Amino acid sequence: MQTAIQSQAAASILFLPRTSPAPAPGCSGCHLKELCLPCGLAGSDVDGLDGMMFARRRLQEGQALYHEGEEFRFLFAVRRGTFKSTVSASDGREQVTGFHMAGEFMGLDGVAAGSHASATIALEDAEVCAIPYPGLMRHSAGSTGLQQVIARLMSAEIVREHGLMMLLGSRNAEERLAGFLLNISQRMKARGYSATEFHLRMSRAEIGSYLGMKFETVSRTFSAFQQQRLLVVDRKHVRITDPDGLARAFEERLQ
Amino acid sequence: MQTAIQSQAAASILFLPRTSPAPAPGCSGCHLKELCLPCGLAGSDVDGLDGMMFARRRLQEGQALYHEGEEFRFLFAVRRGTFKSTVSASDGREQVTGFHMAGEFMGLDGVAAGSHASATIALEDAEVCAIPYPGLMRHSAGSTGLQQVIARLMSAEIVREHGLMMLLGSRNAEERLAGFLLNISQRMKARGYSATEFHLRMSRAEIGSYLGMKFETVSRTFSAFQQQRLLVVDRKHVRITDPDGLARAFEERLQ
DNA sequence: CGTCTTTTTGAATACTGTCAATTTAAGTGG
DNA sequence: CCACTTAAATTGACAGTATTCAAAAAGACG
Repeated sequence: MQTAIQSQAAASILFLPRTSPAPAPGCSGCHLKELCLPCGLAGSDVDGLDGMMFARRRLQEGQALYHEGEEFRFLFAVRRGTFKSTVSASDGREQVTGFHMAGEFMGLDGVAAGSHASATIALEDAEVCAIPYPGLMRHSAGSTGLQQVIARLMSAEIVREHGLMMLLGSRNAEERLAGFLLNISQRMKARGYSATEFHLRMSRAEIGSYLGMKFETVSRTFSAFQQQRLLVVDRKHVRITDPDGLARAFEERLQ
Repeated sequence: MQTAIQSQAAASILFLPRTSPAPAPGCSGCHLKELCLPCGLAGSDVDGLDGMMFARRRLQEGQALYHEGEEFRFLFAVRRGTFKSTVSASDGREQVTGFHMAGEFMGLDGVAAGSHASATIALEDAEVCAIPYPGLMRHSAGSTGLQQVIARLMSAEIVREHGLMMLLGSRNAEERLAGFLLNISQRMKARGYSATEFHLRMSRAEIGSYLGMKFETVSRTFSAFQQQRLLVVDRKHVRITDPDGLARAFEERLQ
């Protein structure tokens, strides 16, 4: 992974020379439209989105889409690749708050204060749609459909974080990792990939940061699952051999 | 506390006989307008809100404002009292995801799926404004100002949850409780109360659930803070005697 | 092929959880 | 008003899980 540790005031990728000079076709032709912003939108609203012609940006592994504290101008949708978002405390401790896959949105936390509350980094070579927020607001003023979709996106992010809080606050190491793997599995499936066999794009340390445990504990828990014949793991490659067992590991304490 | 354990399908308080037959004056005359929805809104937009005449509802201690899974129709703003929100796993484990004070919003997680992803319960006798969501959406269609305020409210909730995830994922018991107390202190201050002396409305168990620790650990940590001369605690009454020390306890690991 | 990073595994420690007993406060009803 | 009951909070002793520190193994990469 290349060093993405630059000054927080460093220019965002958006203001670097374009790496993708190709014209950005609209949403209506996008292969992700079932997962992304247009999902649930009437045809006429999608046509409106097409008029915005979102710019696309390519990122290399380790490159930041935006930094914490950077001015908020765009929402981003993942077209290709995987991202992580992190927040950091004033003492330097950093925590991963989410992983993002194709069709998912990034940057929603910037709306509140007009600057990003988190940083977002590509975990592999990736491509995003950059959606200018003021323009999106202008469009949504004339479209209750679009307005609803945006509200639902933000609300869904709140619900997602509820789930993570539950994971962090009341589950042990095995339950956390099981929950994480089931979540990844389900998202892979929704994108047309295998639900039982996939490559993790994040390191043990990143999984640990996300789940509130040390990377050694993540590694040990993977080994434990393998011994329980729930999965076969080889570094970043995971094959779930007993999905039901993994689901049971997620809700372990039946009492 | 009276029993609020009713069927999840039980009617919401909103559909019970009104306990507050008084007409609901608009936002422009509300003493909470500096903290609540109208905050940052132009005068003309506030006039528009006034036209909606939000219904007010009173709740007793332990009473639910809405249950998990209940149909989402209203956003709620706290007028008086304190609330907790909880989510529950399928195995019955429950976790507090937030406490809500005057001027704060509740129910934003219902927008995503059209049903509430959490339950919200009054921790003391309380009063709320009930804001019909479809009506609010209609209004915001004609007001970019209102639209922005709603988007910012949701985004702020996302940012708030980031902070809690950091607390749950990478801090020990003392740091968690210190962070919680500093947060309460700051919110009390913003509402014109003392920042150093206040009554907690929630039990040790509810604090523990929120912070991902057992109530015994919460109690022990309160005692430890008292021994460190950071505060004086008598059941629910807290007086912070060393705010700087408490802030240092929050960011303990300097490294 | 050698270096560097990531991952795995082991052993000891520390922190929080669990179980239990006690104290304190708050109601309840005589 | 006081004994009684119930709930919440505190405190102690012990157990268990995850962390810390350390070493080795396995890939990745030039």
